[in-house]
Amino acid sequence: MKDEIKRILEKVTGESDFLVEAPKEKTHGDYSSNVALVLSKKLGKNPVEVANEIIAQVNQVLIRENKLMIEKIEVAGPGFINFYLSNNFFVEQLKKVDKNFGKNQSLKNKKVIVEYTDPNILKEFHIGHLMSNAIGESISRLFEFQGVKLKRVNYQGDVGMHIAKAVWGKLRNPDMAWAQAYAFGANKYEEDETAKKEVVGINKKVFEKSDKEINKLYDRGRKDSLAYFDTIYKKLGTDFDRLFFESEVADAGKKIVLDGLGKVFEKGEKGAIVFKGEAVGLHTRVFVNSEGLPTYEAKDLALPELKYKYFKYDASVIITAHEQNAYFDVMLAALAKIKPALAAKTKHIGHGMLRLPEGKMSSRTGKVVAAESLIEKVKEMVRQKAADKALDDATIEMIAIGALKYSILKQSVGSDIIFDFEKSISFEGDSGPYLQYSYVRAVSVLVKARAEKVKASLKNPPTSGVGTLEKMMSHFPEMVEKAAAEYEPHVITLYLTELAREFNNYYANSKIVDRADEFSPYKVALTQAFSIIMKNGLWLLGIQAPDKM
RNA sequence: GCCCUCGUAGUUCAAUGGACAGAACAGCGCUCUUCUAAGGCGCAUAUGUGGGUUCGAUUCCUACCGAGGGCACCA
Repeated sequence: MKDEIKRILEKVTGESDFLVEAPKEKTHGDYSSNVALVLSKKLGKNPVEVANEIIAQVNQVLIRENKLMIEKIEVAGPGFINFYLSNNFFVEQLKKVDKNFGKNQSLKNKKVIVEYTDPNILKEFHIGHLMSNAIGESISRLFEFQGVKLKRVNYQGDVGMHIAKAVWGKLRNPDMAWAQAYAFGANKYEEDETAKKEVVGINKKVFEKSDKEINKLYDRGRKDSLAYFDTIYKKLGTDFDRLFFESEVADAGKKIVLDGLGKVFEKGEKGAIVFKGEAVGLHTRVFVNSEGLPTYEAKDLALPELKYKYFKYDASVIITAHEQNAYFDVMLAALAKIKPALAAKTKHIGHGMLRLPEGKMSSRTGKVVAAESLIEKVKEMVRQKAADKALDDATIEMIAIGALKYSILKQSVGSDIIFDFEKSISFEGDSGPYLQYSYVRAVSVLVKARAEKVKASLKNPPTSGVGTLEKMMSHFPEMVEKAAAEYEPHVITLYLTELAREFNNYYANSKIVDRADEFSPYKVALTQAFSIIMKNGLWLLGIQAPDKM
């Protein structure tokens, strides 16, 4: 309906740069447009006058096109045009609510590849990875709701200096866990010149696979790391289609840089090969270091082609923390000179950083919160809270993961989260469990309706007309579009929270299942529609909907 | 030093240049012999500072103050 109104207004005014939206304030109609304000500026006329002229023309179109769903159009405030829809429109919308409600075909059959999470083997999988995963998974699902063919991929560091530091640490402390060995090696690398040289040597050996003992140690560590990551992905509900590794693109990356030497790249200090980004307002970065090894930069140049070989994508989305924004600008500027077509299809999304109250996390200093231990801690809290409810472990985990994901997805993607356990993980108010609880309530009402043999039906809506709940539910598809267009899952989070609030209010103030009430079938149908929308919405956030809690 | 983000209630977060700046937590007061009170209802509190552009600025420009990130061989 929103698009319909916009179309008519465009037709009438010849203008397209204006908005139609559902106003926050209920007294401002069901949809509102600022078209008269935009137009009056151009014409130098009074906005209210312009609005009235537009309305007169819109009315003619409506009569001609037989659009009777619009009941009333008004000018309000400085010149907004407010549209009021008929009750019948909302009831018709409710009839469309099924498990596909909210989906559209705007990107039908487009191929999109989304890279996210990106942990490095032999290092801690920490809550920063949890954040990347939650955001990446939700953005992927938003794409899927638009009809996209999508591949989820994960690009993981399995060669490079961090591996050398971890291996060096492990050689000296065989009993240490890898994450600790890494921290140990990373610190010694900073403090101790000899250690630094040895680490550099190991880096070369890992890269060239020239040392048997190191190969064996490395292979086992790699296998263990990946198996461990898999258990976490399973908990989080992500199923990657393909894992990419730095070792797959190291040689190709180096070759690209060497081939581009003198054209795209040049020699820098100590024989390193660099890309001078200053020409395009960026900075210089090293692509092949003075040891002749490709850096992350070089590897990232080869990755797009490997991805493309795997899946002929129309768009490639890469999701990382925003501390890499400037890095990606430079890398993509270099890529644009080498593979312009692929560079044009690539989009980097920098999400906020998860910081601890005491400062930035660092796996080098060991000042990190491991994802696994956080999940366990939250599960324990859920267990305590639900001590009297006898929930199974799967449900407890659903609630815990829901609480975690909600806390990440409730704010805009780009903003940092200062992760304070007590404050960040909530079960009340704005929270994952709040949404899940509302869903569970609806489900239990539906169970009761079945038991009492009250069948859902929209045939007999209450004579008082439709309420806010119906109106809000009709907006779900628009919210999906908005969230997807902006790459912002929090649009969904906010919407679902408001919807849940409205449903809970409705639930508290009316008896839904009541054989003596002639409107009970309608109320049950409303509850059913709510449960479906909530479930679909939670799916978009990557949060599961339990049947009881 | 240079570049990029960002400063909204006590706290954590919302708000394409628009109609009274929305929630939640914490606080105070109500509310379970209706289908799960992890709920519902009510009260109170906010745009860092100074200029500018505009009919209209939390949003755009500018200066200042403050926070975070990045800036050559890490990823």
